[in-house]
Amino acid sequence: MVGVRARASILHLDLDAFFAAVEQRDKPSLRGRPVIVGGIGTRGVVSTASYEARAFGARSAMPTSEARRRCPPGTAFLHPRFQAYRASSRVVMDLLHDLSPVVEQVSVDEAYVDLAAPGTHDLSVAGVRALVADLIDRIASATGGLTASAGVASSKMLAKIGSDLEKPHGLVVVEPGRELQVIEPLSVRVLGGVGPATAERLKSFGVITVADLQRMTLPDLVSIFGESHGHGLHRLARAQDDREVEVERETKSISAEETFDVDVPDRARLDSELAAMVTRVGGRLGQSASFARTVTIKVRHHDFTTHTRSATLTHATGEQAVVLDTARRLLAEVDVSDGLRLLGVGVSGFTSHAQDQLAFDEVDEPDVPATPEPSASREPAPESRPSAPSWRTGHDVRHDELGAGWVWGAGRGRVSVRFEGPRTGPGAVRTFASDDPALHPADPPDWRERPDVSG
DNA sequence: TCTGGGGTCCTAGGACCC
DNA sequence: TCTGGGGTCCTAGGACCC
Repeated sequence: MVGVRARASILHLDLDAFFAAVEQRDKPSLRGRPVIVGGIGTRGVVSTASYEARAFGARSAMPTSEARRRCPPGTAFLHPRFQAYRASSRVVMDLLHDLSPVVEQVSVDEAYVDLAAPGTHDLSVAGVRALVADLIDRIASATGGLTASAGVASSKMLAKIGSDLEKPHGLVVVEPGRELQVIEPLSVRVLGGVGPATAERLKSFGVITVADLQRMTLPDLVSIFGESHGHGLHRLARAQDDREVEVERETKSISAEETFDVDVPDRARLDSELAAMVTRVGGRLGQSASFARTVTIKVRHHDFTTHTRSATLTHATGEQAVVLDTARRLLAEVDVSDGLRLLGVGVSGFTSHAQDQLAFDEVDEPDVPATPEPSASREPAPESRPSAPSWRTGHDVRHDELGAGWVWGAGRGRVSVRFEGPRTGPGAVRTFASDDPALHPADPPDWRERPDVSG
């Protein structure tokens, strides 16, 4: 079969009802009872329902109010304790790394493992079954009794489907060559990328199962679902999946959002919520040591209509002040008179090093024409950009008599520092210069202030 | 008291460039 | 002057996943 391994060497592991299981483990009185973990406010949704709660119809992503109606008195409704979940997750991921260096963690409770990578495992069906059965036992004893389900197959797709087949505490090894037999009778919903909307569209063509989907031609699928999704469906229906287990995945965006208990029309309140979210996003951006060019806000109205507004900066920034200013400008364009149900902010378009030079120019050299030549209005190619030391803008570099200072812009042996202190007032920019372009601005003795260009 | 929060990927149209 | 493509960037929205 095209693009599929000859042996069942990809493991997909999934922890059963993970959040609820951790709660039941840590609080014996919850064992055997229905447990719902998720948002417990008026507008909350269920993150995880224990199997006891599922018996009453509670499900992930269901509004908590609906779960309250379905579940009997005595059901526990709990806020998530992410720290506890992360701790158990680490224990499990460590056990996976004992099997292979190639582990792709998909989420806190789910991972793929390439069992072929070490070259030492017995990859016969009986061999992997014994290996993974032992793994599941070790997970239970290392985590105080958490159960996991696993699928092992010749592809990620079949491994994931396999891990779902006998949940909870199930282990399915899909024998190579039997992939199609496994998937053909199943609903198209088991295929990755087939959600409610796609399933509904397919149903209108009489397609319910994977076998039905196989009967649709590639041109038809492409004309209905577009180039990418159409080809994807055609492949997945035939169990063609050659995706590798990827160890490291690059972060593409960082965001925070909040649904309010009641819709908020008050601009002052929205502004303070926005600032708080920018602080969270900016903090994580700082930890990632990268810089973002695009700022996006998200709003949701009382009727659940949702809109995003984004702006791409000419230069990547790591500064919360810049992100906040941009987000405020975008929010100012939104009509909030009916109140917002949700407000969010995110950053994307990351670059790994600062494009500080041009930001520096804006702050440090106000005599630069405000409207440059048309030819200069486009972003210069990266090669033509003046080299700049990769000092982190927003980086905390100075605490002196001026107050606390953060790098605002830097380049060509100079660094501008934005201060906020008793002597400077908020937002004042001072520029320091050095003959040594590599010198770090946190070494004050070698920097001389240049009052001529101070802002 | 229907509908969280954090992500990824894709599409489509318009601007702009060659 | 009219008529074109292709490619890339930006923006907005939608589907999907856990």
